[in-house]
Amino acid sequence: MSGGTALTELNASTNRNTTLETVAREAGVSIKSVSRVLNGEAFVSEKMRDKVNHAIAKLEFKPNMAARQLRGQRSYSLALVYEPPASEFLTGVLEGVLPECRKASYKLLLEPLGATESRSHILRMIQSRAADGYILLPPLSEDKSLIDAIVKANCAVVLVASSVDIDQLNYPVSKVGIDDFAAGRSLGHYFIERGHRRIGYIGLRAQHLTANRRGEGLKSAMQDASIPLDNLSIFDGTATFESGVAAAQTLLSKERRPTVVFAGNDYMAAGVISCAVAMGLTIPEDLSITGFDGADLSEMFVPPFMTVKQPLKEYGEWAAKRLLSALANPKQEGIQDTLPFTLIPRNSVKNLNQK
Amino acid sequence: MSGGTALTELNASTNRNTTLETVAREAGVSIKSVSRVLNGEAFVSEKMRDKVNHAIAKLEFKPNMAARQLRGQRSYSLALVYEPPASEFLTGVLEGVLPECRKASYKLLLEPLGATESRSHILRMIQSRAADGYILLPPLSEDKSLIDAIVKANCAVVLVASSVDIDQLNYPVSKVGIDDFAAGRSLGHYFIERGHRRIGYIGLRAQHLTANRRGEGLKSAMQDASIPLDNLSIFDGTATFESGVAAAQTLLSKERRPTVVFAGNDYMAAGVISCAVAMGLTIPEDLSITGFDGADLSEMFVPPFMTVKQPLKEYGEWAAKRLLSALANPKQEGIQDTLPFTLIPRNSVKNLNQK
DNA sequence: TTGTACGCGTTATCAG
DNA sequence: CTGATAACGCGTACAA
Repeated sequence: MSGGTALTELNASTNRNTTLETVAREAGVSIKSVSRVLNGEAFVSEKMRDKVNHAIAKLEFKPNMAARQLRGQRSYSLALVYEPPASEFLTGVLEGVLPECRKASYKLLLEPLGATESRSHILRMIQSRAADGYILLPPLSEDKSLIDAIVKANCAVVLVASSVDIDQLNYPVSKVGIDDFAAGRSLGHYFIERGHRRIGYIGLRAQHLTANRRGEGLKSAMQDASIPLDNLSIFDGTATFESGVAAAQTLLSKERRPTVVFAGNDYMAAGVISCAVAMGLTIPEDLSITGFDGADLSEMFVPPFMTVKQPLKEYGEWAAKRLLSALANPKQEGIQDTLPFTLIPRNSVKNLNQK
Repeated sequence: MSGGTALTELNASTNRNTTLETVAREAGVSIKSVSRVLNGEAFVSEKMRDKVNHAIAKLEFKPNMAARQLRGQRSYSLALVYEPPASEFLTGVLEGVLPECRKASYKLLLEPLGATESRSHILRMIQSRAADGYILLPPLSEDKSLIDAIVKANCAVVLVASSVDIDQLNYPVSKVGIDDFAAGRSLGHYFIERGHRRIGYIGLRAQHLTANRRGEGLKSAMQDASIPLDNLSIFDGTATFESGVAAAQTLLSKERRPTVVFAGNDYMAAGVISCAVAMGLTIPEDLSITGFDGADLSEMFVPPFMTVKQPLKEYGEWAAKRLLSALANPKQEGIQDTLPFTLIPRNSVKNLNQK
């Protein structure tokens, strides 16, 4: 007898195949009513809602996603497309995306897409509707052909840190980022206020247009201070430590080398520091340096270096929320949002005014 | 007429709802036969196989995963469980897991599980069969209660870098890692050969038992060289940069401070260096330092520091392959594999014998 | 406001 | 060796 009870409890707790029908029986209503309550549909009486919710809670019922997918022709998953190798940028965004997906019972698909890799795989995945919505990280968020393919497949997209003008696209594409021009300008003013006049700028690769905007902002700050643009040396990197080293090698061996270098991301800034130290320079006595993104690296480094923090987690959160809401109620217009960046001053930038 | 052709081609290329039935019709066979060929079942004639494969290729047919899941009661996905924040350890493993999943048409679910976070979510997910197999990263790979829950739900598990003795578990659990004892020993010998006699060791938290094995290996090397164990200072960190700083603060202010510090991972090593430099010490003149894991960080740092590379990508590959094969043919025994580690000597460890 | 019957694309059972 | 048919669990159309 007590054995029977135990067994019942066991069955209840191991919610093996608890289905709509189980719940319906428990609540003494029809399957469809349970479905209605579950999906928050209108035209359901309070009483019904209560009964059903009670049964759901009691049985610890969780809807079967596979059945939903099959029936609804949706995958209930988002895809995060990034260019490997995985960096702190990716993991930062993930911190925002994952909780939102979890809340909405959506899955997240990670889709690394190498710069030189064939795109046939991702195109097939898009066409096969493996995901309902896509988040594109830079530099992929600049890739019009990719965006095109996704939109053509009738899926939602959010561009992260992209310079693509979504108003010109007649598609419902959304995007989130910071004001790169302003960030570059702030940094420029920061340098200039501290007496710097010769500035080096190492951008990301050419496709990475948001980084170019930062360069424009920097120029604008220099113009404000009537500093001739000859004093600006521009290089292109590829977002890696190695490219930071390479750029620094040329940049720092110039006759009149810059007093401060603004690197397009924190990995490149680390590369510049490595190179500078190898050349016998001291940071910040002989050279000031700033990175970008706000990676933990910048804080752990010796010396810790100045950087501009992009709200990565917030990007992820915004993107996931946006996608989810667009999926929940389609035919929304594309929107864009500009989130605040944060200058993180550190001693890697010397104040030349103070002796 | 040409319009008709174009339309047909269009329909064929946009493999909208190409289903088993479409393929069956194209090949002039039954649905079930197509299914048989697809799943590589036995008792299918050559001719049939050819016909079907031809049709599949022509229509670019891809099976509908949702339907498979529903029918087969499997999720066709693996879960990667890790303790946030995401580190280079995670992304390294991902590089191995993702390609394997892609090859097998499996999805990967990322499951961050904070140390203090409630486990109800992950337990529910396990019970609801959201994944067919689980990969546990350290320190979660030591968590017997978690392993237990997964096994009880009849799912496959692979433990990465775990000290759990899978033979004592009477479960089909597999694991992969390096020989931590040997790694600690190699490092010990490396230090001793270069004249170091006072050694500091910063382990990971107590639960992280593989790290403890490294400490044992270190001791063993010291005993080989008849160095009294008093010369060893042991601290526990928590795998973070901050804990590296904290440990270093005590360790380096000792009267007879160590000549070399072995930190349990690269982030902690960075913390030790920061602290040492802040105290006015020079690396490696005043203090030698080694990390563990082989994170890119160790190479980018100034100065780059010695580390021991764990084959992270290979861990991921091994784990995914193992899981996939265990799922393909169940009731396999748990196995374990020890992969080679690599000492990466760098100038952060000084040779005290020279000069 | 609630319930019934059907179909989403597969795989499994069983008969041919 | 091959084919018809049922079921997996849910949402949609429609009737009540």
